[in-house]
Amino acid sequence: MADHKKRFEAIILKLRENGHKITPQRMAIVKILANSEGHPSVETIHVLIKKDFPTMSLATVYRNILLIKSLGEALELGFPDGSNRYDGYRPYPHPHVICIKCKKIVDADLNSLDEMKKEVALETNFKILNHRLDFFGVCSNCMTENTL
Amino acid sequence: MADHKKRFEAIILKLRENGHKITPQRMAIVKILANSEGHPSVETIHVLIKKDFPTMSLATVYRNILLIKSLGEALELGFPDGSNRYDGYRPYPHPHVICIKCKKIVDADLNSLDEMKKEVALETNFKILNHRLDFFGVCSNCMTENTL
DNA sequence: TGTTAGTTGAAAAATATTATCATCTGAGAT
DNA sequence: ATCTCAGATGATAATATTTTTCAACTAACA
Repeated sequence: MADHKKRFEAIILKLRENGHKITPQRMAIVKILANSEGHPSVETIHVLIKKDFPTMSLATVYRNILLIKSLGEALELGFPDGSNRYDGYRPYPHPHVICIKCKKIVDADLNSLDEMKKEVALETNFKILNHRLDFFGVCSNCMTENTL
Repeated sequence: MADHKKRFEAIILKLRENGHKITPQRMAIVKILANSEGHPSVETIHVLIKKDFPTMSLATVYRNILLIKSLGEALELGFPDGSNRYDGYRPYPHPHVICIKCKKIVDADLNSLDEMKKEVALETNFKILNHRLDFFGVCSNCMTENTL
């Protein structure tokens, strides 16, 4: 879990380098993003931080996520139902596996993606810059719980 | 383009089978979805249909898309910026290639996806049911236009 | 034609995100 | 350590998007 601490430091540094102040609220948000346990939503982040900062405004959460996103230090995962989830631990595109029951989001690794990108570029004549890959399913926990 | 007509018939049939009435407004919406030229948004569909039905309500577009989606006859593509685009021509998950300049969305085929799905299932212990794969880039048109 | 359950249009309500603005504060200069 | 001020915050208003409500309408079947 030292990795999460490193990510925290890296994001803070990036903020400093770009002339942004390091406020306690901002640090709290960065901390959660750097950890990205289960890939939190804005609401989740807001609720978590309210424990320590009862006056934390939702607007501040939105503002900081927007900022950190614009610095390329967080990945936004938007879903058709309008929900957005964030990953500040691995801010570059990578596959996600999403449990449709408990909404947990897990990272996955796939080495065949680069080849796929080339294949698509060839097929469509696009210059491919970015991608997003999600798998939806049921995690082992929810499967054994066997709730109907 | 006969394929698009077939899709239109198939969606209409599915609606009938499930006890839904076939209204002119509904037909107009299904027609656009079945064609899915560039993968239209709700707004696009609404504007297009207003030419023939000046009183067409946005709510009706939303309602029908929701219905057709729930019957599994349209694929919804949500994006982080909140925009949603629809594909009624190929309602099953398949890769899309999206131009970040002109917002055009093109279909792609990849045979390696099934293998990938197995790989992910093994790695994460999920039961994979569904997926979504988007590539973002610049299409050949926008590339030659060379707008800065 | 008549009946009725499902559909529509218009507007209100609910959601989610962004903008506004007065107040406050982190961080560099003194 | 204190001063100064650009940038940040919190509360609220404004926007934007989607859903709900409800009276009026109509497709489908008898």
